Amino acid sequence: MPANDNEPAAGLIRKLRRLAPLDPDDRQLLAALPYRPEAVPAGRVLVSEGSIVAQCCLLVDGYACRHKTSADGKRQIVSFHVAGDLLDVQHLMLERADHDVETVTAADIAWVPADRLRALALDRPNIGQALWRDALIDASVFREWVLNVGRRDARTRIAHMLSELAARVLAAGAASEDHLLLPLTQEQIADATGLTAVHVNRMLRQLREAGALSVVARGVCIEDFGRLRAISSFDPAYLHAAA
Amino acid sequence: MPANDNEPAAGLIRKLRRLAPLDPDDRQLLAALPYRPEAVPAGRVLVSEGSIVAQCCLLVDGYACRHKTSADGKRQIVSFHVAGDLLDVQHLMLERADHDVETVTAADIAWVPADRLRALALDRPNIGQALWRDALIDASVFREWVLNVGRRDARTRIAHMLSELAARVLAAGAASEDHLLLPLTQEQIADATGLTAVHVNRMLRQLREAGALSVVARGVCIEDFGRLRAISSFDPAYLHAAA
DNA sequence: CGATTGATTGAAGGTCCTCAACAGAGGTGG
DNA sequence: CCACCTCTGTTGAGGACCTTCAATCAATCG
Repeated sequence: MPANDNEPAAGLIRKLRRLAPLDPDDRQLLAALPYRPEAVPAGRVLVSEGSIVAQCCLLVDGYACRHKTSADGKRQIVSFHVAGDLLDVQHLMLERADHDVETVTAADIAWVPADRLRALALDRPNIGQALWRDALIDASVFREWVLNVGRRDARTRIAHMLSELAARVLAAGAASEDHLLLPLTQEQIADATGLTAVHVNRMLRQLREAGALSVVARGVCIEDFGRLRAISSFDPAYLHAAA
Repeated sequence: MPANDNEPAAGLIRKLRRLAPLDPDDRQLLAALPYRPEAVPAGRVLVSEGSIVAQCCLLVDGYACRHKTSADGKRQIVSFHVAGDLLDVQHLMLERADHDVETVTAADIAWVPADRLRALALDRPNIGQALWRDALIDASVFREWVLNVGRRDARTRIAHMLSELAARVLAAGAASEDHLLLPLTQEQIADATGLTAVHVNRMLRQLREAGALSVVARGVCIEDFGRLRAISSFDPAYLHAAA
C-alpha cells in the first residue's frame, strides 16, 4: 500500500508514468524533490480559497476533496481524490487558490514546492507532458460533473458520481471490484451532487434496494459495480484511460 | 477587430501574452505555425465527441461552445468561448475528444496542427507556461460551473453565467460595458445552466424587470452589468485575471 | 456519559418541469 | 413574391422532483 512507502515520490512517479513515459533522469529528478510528508486527520483544510499557494499537495494515502462555496454559503464539492493524486496541479501555474482542498478521511500527504515542480514541468518534456495530461484529465472530469449535476436526475447522478470514484479507486490501486468501500458521508455525497443530504438518503435507499450498494457507517459500499454502472450509464471514456 | 486580421496568429499571440511573457523568438515561432483559416456558419460542429483530434481550433471571431450529452439524450453546454479563445487546449495532450465543440454564431476559426503546437508547448517554456495557464483557467471555470449548476437557484444561476460571459467578452476586446449583446438563444442558456428553455424565459423576464438586461432576437443584451453582477454575486477571481 | 455527528423517516411545500398553445421572425421553395 | 415552415420566444396550467422542517435513533468522542 502507498501508505507504507517512505518515499512519497514513489507514488507521484507511479502516477505520472501512467500518463507519459519517464526516462531514468526524469524519475531521478522527481525523486530528488524535497517532499515534506504529513499525516493529517479527516476534515483538515489543506488549501483555502483565496490563499497564495507555494506548495503543491500530493495525496499519498486516504481520500480528499475540493470544494467551493456560493455567496449564500452553500457548499459544492467539485472533485474527490484518491491515493496518488496531485491535489492541486493548478497551483503549478496559478498562484492563488480559487477553492478549498480538504481531507475526507485521515490521510498521508506530502508537500512539494510549487516552483520546483513547475521548473521540472517546463524543463523536462516528459514530466511536462505527464503533468499536462493530469491537469487536462482533471478538467475533463469537471466537464463530466457539470453534465452530472446539470442534466441527470438524483438517483442517476449519485450512481454516476459513485461509479466514477469507484473506477478511480480501482485504477489507483488494490481493491477488488465489489465490496468496495467509499468513505463518504451522505452530506458529502449531497455536496458533490448538488442535492440535500435528506434526498441523498432516500436515493441511496433505492440504490440499496436495487442491490447496487449498501450503506455503512460514514460511507457506502459498492456491492455490485456492474449494476451501479448500468444504472448511471457510466462510460469511463472521459477519464482518458486514467481509470 | 480580429476578423480583419489576415493573420490568425495575431489573435493567439495576443491571448497568450496576457497569460505569460513571450519573447520575440516565441512570437516568431507562434506566427510561423501553419494556420488554416475557415469561415463557418452558426451551429457547425467543429469537433465531435469520441473523434481523434489532430488539429487544434482557434476561434478568431464569433462565439462557440462545448457540450456533452447524457445517456438519455439531454444536452449540457460546459463552456462558451469568445474571440481569441483556443477551443480545445485539451487536444494538445489528449488525442480523443470527450465532448463536442460547436459554433454559436457564424465565426472565423483557424486550425493549427496539434503536434506542432504541442512541440512548442514542451520546447518553449514561455509558450508552455501560457498554454498551461490557459488550460488551468479553463478548468477553474469548469469548477465554477459545477458550483453554478449545483448550488444556485435558476435566476442567480443564469445571472452568474451571463456575468461571466460578459466579463470574458469585455476582457477579450472592444465592447463597452453596458448594452453588451450576448448572442445566445434561450435554449442555449438553458443547456448551459441545466434548466429548461421555458424556465429560462421566465427568469429572463425577472432579470428584465429588474433592469439588468433586455431580451432581443436570438440573444440577450446586458443593460446594467453592475446590477447583473450584484444579482449573481459575481466575483471574477476564479478567472485568474484572464478577465 | 452527555454531546456531537450522521443516518433515517414523515409531512408539507416550493422550484422547476412537462405539456400545450400561439405569436413573430426569418428562410425557402413553389 | 407570397405561402409555408421552422425556429425562437412567450405564456398558462398542472404536476413531479426535490427541499425544508422536524423528530428520532445510532454511533462516536471527548
